Amino acid sequence: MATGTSARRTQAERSQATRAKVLDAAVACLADRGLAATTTTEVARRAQVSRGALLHQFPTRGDLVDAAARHVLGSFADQFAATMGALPEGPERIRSAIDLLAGIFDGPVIGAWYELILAGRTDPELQAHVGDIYDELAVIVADLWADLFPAGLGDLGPEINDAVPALLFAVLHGNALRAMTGSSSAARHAQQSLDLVKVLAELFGTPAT
Amino acid sequence: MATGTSARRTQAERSQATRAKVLDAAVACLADRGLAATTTTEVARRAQVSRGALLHQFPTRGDLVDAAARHVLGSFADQFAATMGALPEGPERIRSAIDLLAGIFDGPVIGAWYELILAGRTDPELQAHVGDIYDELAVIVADLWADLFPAGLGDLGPEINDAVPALLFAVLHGNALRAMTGSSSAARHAQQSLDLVKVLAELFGTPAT
DNA sequence: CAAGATACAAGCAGGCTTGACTGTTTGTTT
DNA sequence: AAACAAACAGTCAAGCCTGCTTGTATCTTG
Repeated sequence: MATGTSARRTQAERSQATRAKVLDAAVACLADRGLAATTTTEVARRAQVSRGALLHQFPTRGDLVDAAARHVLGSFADQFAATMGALPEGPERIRSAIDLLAGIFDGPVIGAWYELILAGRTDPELQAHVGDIYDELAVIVADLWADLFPAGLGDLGPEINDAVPALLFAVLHGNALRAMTGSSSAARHAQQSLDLVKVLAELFGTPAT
Repeated sequence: MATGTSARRTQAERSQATRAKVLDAAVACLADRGLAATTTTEVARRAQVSRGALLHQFPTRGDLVDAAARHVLGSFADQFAATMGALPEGPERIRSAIDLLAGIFDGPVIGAWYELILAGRTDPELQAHVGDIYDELAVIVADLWADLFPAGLGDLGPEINDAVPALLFAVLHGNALRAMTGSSSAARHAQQSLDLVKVLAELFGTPAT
């Protein structure tokens, strides 16, 4: 029999299963209802777990939020790794990479991430936690980038090579944020910004492949 | 006598005065405590206005938030207009403009703005309201930009000329967002991104002055 | 298999916020 | 100045959320 569902499960398995369900539900709730509406009751309902069980695994709401933040990191890291693995070689590589990243920044998890960043603004502990996670993510992305473009983008020195991904991510964040307003001109401006980054990336050289 | 303070004030003046006090307090509260903590009680306390008075001017909390959003627009427009009026001529003009804009995006009001954008994500009415205001702001900025660089940035056609401010704003948003995490590498990456935009702006031509 | 620990379920008290309601002061109109 | 309208002040009930506490089922260990 499968050990996962009905038969005897070890305590660790039980804990892990409910924690996973709760964290998925928490991130989903964060994403489409916001932090304020992410109550322990609501998360428990979504996770199909009693509120008691949730509160057993995450004694306070703050603990749940912290854990959700880390869960988001994992989600992003997975998406980055999965997406960036399937890039074409050749001169289109950079443009494809940018498009794929832009796709991730259009995904549902980004909303949860912004909720956490904003909340951290007024909560020092959460801010430290989120800041650490952000830095971890930055390292993961930097490694991935170095892996994708080992030769660098051109001969303009390490400053520019480091600056291009920094610029790219800033633009992606900016676009994602504006997209949330549902502004009519958001999509157009986002496309403009992204195209310009692509031009820039190619301008500063194409990897040797 | 001054008509503003103690002597007989007209009804319109009284209303206007308390509305102003309340809106300033609301934006300030939004900026440094977040939307969730922006309660009618707290805003009234900060504005030194009774909660009854606040609720008289803004019957529901939603009305207050909507009005605060518009107040933020005014604040930004004022800052933009004031700041951009004092730019040097010559080739340093673009760099100065970018630095000044970056300064605005480091200001306190930006937090309030992001709170509203995020909240709009889960509240269609607020989202529409915020989206409209965002578009109004975009128009204001575009006009200002056209005023600053009437000749355009170069000969690369209107697409690029429009894309540069779009890119700039996306980057500024991205940097502001990351700065909120208190991440140690945020400032460095922000500087890199901004420098790259400056290079780009100059690369695509310097205005004729 | 018995005892203890862990995971889970359900109910309860306290605190906070919102919006409504009642009464008072200040301004306007005739 | 008298009646009316608007601005303001303070109190109240209803609803929600959090965290605690008590009780039950499942697993682990000796």
